Amino acid sequence: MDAQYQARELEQAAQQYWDEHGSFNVKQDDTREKYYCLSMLPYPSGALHMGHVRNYTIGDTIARFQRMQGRNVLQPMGWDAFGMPAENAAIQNNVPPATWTAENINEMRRQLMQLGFAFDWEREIATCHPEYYRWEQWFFTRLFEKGLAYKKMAEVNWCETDQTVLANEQVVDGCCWRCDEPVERREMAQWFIKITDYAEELLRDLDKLEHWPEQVRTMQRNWIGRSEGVNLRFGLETALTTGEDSLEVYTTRPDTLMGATYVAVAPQHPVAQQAPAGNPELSTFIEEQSRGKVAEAELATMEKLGMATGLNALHPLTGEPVPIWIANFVLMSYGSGAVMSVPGHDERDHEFARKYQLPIQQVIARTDDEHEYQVEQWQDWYSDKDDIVTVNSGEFDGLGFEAAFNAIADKLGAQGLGERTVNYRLRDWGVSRQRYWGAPIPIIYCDDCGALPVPDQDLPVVLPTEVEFEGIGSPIKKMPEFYETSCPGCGKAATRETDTFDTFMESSWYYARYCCPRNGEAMLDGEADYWTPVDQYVGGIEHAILHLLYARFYHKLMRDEGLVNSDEPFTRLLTQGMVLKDGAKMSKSKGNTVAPQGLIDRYGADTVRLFSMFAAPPDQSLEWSDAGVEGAHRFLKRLWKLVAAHVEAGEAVALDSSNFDDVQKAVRRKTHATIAKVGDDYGRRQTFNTAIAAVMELSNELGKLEDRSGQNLAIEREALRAAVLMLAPIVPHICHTLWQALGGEGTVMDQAWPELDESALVRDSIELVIQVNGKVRARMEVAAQADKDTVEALALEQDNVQKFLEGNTVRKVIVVPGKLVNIVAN
RNA sequence: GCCCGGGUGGUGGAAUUGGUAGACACAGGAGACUUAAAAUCUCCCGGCUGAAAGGCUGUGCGGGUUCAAGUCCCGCCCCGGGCACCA
Repeated sequence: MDAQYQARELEQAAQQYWDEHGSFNVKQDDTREKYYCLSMLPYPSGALHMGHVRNYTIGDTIARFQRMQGRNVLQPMGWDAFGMPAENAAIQNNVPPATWTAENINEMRRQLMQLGFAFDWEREIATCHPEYYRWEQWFFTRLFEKGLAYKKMAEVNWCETDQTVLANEQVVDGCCWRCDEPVERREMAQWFIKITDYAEELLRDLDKLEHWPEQVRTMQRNWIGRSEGVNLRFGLETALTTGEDSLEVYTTRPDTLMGATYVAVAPQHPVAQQAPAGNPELSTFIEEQSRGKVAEAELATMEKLGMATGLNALHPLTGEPVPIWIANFVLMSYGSGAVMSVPGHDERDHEFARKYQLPIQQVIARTDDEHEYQVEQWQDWYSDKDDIVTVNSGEFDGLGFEAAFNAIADKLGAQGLGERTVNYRLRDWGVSRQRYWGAPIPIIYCDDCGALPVPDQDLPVVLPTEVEFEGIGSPIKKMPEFYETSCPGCGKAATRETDTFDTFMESSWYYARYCCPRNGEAMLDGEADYWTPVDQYVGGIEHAILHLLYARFYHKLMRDEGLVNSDEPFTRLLTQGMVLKDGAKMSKSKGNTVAPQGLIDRYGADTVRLFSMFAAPPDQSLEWSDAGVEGAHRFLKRLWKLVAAHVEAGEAVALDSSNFDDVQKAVRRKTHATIAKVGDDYGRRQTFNTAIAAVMELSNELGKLEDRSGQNLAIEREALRAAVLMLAPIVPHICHTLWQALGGEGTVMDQAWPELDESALVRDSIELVIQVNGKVRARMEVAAQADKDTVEALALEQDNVQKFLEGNTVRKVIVVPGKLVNIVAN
C-alpha cells in the first residue's frame, strides 16, 4: 500500500466502486430485517452548509452501522424544493424559481455524492415535480371529501403599499421588508386541515414514542396543550343586532368564577365590533390593534392595552352586570375570542385591572397561609391547586380546588349556562399560501356549485413554470390561462384556487413516497408497507414541533385512508444540534458560514465527516473550528501510517492468547473493551464523538507493543481490523482501502460488526480509589475478586489514609465494588 | 411573554445508574530530527502552593439533600431553539 494517505484518489476510487456495484440501491428483501434510516431532506438553497454535512453524516453513520448489523438498509435523499427563497432569488437574479431550484439541486447533489453518503439515488425525489405533488393534491381532495379540509377566515400579515401578504420572516420591526411601511393584520379566507380532530391521538401516542428525546415529546405535549375546563356563558345586558344574547368563555378555573369582575374580548370579537357605534375613540382603538404582525411572540410581549366597551355582561352565577373590555392580548383565533377575568388571582388579569382600576376580588385563599391576602399584590400561588380553599364565593365557600370546580360546573350545567369540556391549545393547520412557488391547491370555485375538488383524472394541477416573476403577488393570480377553467360539477365557467400549499405539506409525507417514488398509479403501495415506519429519523432540533407534528398527523391521515399500516411515522428520532460559529447559528444572513466544499477539496470527505462527528455529541450544538479539522485529518494520517507499518511487517501468525504477558493482555483487553464501548455508543447512546475517542485510545494503546514480532503482530492485526471496521460508518472511504490492505474479505461496508471476546476483558487486579470523608487520599491495586472485608482492611492500611485518620474515629466504611472505598471518620 | 434545552480548563468536549472531574482532541510550551522550515515523534499542560510526596481549591451564581453532587432538590443569572406564513 501507499506510504502516504492520498484522500482524493482513494475517495474517488471508493465512490466509483459503490457506484459501479449499485451498493446503496435496495429492494424489498424478506430474508433480512429492514432498516429505514432517514435524514430530513434539504431545502435546495444553493450549496451545502455545515448543518447539512453534520445531519447527513449522522444519518449515514447510522445507516452504515445498521448495514454491518446485517440489516437491509434504505437511506434515500430528496429535495424540499418549494418555498420562499426561490421566489426571492428569482427577483434578485431574474431567473425563474424552477430554474434556480433545479440548478441548486444539481450542485448540492454533486456535493452529497462527493461526501460519499450511502444514498439510494434511484429513489431521489424533488417535491416541486408534478409527479410528486400530484399525490399531495389527490390526498387533499380525499381530505376535502371527508370534511377534514375546510375554509375559514384567518389573519395574515398584510402590506397595504405592496398589496401583498407577507410571511412573518418578511416583517421586520413591524414593517414590510421591501417597502418598510407598517404591516397590518388582515383576515383572509384560507384552507385548513382539521388537525384538532386528531389532537387527542397525537397527544396520547407521544407515550408510544419511547425512542424519541423526552425534550421533543414534552414540547409537543405542551404545544397540543390539553386542558380540562368549562365552557360557560355570560349573558349580554343588551343583545347584539344579530340577536346573540350571550358571550362564551372557556376557563380551566371555574372555581374562581365568583371572582370574575370583568370580561375581556378580542378586538375582532362581534361584541367589540358592535360596541363602537357612536364612539370614535373606541373604533380608533380597535383599528390600532390591527397593527403589527400575527406572530404569537409579538402579541405576548406587546404592552397590554384595553378599553371599556361600555357594554355589560351578566355574571352567570350572580346575574350581576360586569363590564366588557376590549383587550389586545385576547386572540380571536384562540377559543371563543373572549375570556373571563379574575384579577384577584390571575397575574395578567391583575396587572390589567390595576392599570384600568377595575375591581379586584379575592375568591381563593391558601389553607396554610398565615398572611393576609393583599389586593395590591399578585399572589403567585394561584396556579398551585393544592392547599387552596374558596372564599367570598357565597354558597361555594370553603371548598378545595376540585370540589369548587365540580360544584360550580354542576350548577352551571343545571342552569344550562355551561358544560365541562376538554380544550386544546392546538389550532387547525392553515395550509393556504398566497404565493407562487408551491403546489397549487386543487380546488375549483363555481358560482353555482361552490368549492369543488379537482377530479382525479384532472390531476395534477400543474404549476406553470414559464412565468413573469416580479415578486409582488403570485404570477398565477394574473394568469387567466391558469385560473380559468370549467366546473367539474356543472361544466360552466369556473375559477381555480390560485393559492398554493404550505411547504410543510410536502415534507409531511415524503418519507413514505421514497418507498415507491416512481409509482404513477398510486400515492403509496406495498413497498411503503414494507419500509415504513422509518426506523431512524435524523434532523435539526428546530423541527421539534411543527414539522414533526404535521408529519405525525399526516401519517395518521394516511393510515385512515388505508395507505400505511402503522400509527406513527418515525420510530426513533435523533434531533441534531445547531452548527455554530462564534457562538451564533451559521447562516447566510449572519455572514458566518463555513462552506464545506473548500475543506473537502483540501482534506477529503472523510476528514470533514470525522470532524463533524468528533467535535460534539449529535444532539448538542457544535462550535465550528478550523483547527479541529486539521486534527481530524492528522488522526486519519496516523491511522494510515499505522496500518502501512503493520502491513510492512508481514503476515501475522494466528492469535493464541494462552501465553500473553501483561502488556499483550492489556492491549487485547483494550481492543475488546473498545469493541464493547463503540457498539454501545453507535447503537444505544448515539454518541459518535465518544466512539471516535475510544478508537483513538485504542490506536494510542498499540504503541505499548514493543515490536511487531510473533503474537504482538497478531494482536495488532486484531486491533487494527477492529478499528477499521468500527470507523467504517464514519470514514467509509479510507476504511474501504485499509480493509483491503489488512487482507479483509469483501468490502468493509458489508462486513459483520467485530465480535466481542468477553474472556479478553477479564482482569486479574483492579485499581481502587480510597477516600476519607469523600476526598481521594490514596489508590491501591487489589485482586479483582477480593471481598469487601479484605478491601476495607487494605484501604485502612494505606499511609496517606492513616495520616488523615489520625485523631479521628472511623464511623463508617462504604465500599463500592470495583470502584472505591469511602472511609467516614471524625 | 410562554414552552424546551444548555452553561465543565486557553478551546471543542469526557465523566453512561449519585461514586476518581477534565478521557479524547485542539491550541500552547519544552525537547528530538533537520542547514532551516514544514511534516513527524517524545514529554508537559485547571488555578494556587510545594524540591518532591502532597496540600488547598475548582463544573454559571446562591442555598439544600447525601458518606459522596458536574449529576438530585429549591431560588437566580446568562446563552441557544421554537412560538403556528423561514425551512
